[in-house]
Amino acid sequence: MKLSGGVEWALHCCVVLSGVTVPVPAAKLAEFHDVSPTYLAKQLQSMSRAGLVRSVQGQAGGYVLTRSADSITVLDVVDAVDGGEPAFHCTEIRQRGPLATPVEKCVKPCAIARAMAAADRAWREALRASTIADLARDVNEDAGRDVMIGVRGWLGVPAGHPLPLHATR
Amino acid sequence: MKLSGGVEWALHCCVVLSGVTVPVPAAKLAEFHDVSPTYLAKQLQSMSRAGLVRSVQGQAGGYVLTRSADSITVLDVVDAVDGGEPAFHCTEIRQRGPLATPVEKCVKPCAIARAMAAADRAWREALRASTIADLARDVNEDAGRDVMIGVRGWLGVPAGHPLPLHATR
DNA sequence: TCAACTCGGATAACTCTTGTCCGGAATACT
DNA sequence: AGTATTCCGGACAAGAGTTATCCGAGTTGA
Repeated sequence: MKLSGGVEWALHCCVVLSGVTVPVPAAKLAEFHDVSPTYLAKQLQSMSRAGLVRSVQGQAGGYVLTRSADSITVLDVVDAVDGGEPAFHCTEIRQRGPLATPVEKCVKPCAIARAMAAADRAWREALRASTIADLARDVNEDAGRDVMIGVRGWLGVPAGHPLPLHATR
Repeated sequence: MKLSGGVEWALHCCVVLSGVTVPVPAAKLAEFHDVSPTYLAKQLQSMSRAGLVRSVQGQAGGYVLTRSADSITVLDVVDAVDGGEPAFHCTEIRQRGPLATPVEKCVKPCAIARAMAAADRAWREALRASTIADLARDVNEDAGRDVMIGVRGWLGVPAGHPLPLHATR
């Protein structure tokens, strides 16, 4: 039972992106978090494919969230980076061996698969309950201040800038 | 996010073992489920180490459940075979990079780790809710009959035999 | 038009899981 | 007592999946 390590990086990136509205290059995100730039690019591409972030090419390009931070759940990010497949895959052992159950009898998943699926649902439901906006709020509460101010400053985005919001497409 | 494949085998074995009270050899369990005997032995050893099953050596030896089937949860088996480590491991990204949070400020887990831990708790709680006895009951309901009768027959355990229950230690 | 910068997919190195094998110790039956 | 059966632990090879890297395609801004 192990989750892809890139999930942690991707979530941190989402929190950062939730605090800005201009594209942020992958290289900057990597430097900010002190992680491998090329590998982080892979995670961002996965998120782009999943439609969570939009990639803006060219000079001054980078990644932007496609929706508001409170409409992106942690589950969305986990599914995008780690793949949405359930942790348990039933190999239909009941259909094998000397006392195999005939295929026509196997109309619904076996009891073991049902138990594992229920746990998987509980896990996903818990992840769906948290949004990127929730994480950003918690980070601020933990620090006791608005950390995004410092983030914007380091990224070179003028803090008081009202941000254009021009359609990127 | 992937669970060890041996978990499925181990759970099926537990259901079978819940229907008998005499030791069942690993080779028989492997043949019954049509899986690799040597690899299944590894899973059974893990369960033995975790104290879920007791191993009886020598001729007429094998594996027996150490407790009643309704006091062994699915979580117990998953932890024994897959290892009890949580799926998400926080690498403390907040302590890295140019805007790193100082160590003395990191008194509690970061917001991302908390969200993942909550999901992990939900998952484990769901697995804890199902016992081996529940699984065996569901298997019978699915089949519409007591499958353990056939299992005991194939294993060579006389169905009506009242079983000795002599102390194995 | 040109140059600089960005993402995107294909490609290699690596770790971990999966799966196998063998010698040693313990137990029951002959 | 001897033999056959069984579990246990470790070492070992193969395979999949993850981690990490590079270079080309496309876009922007001047």
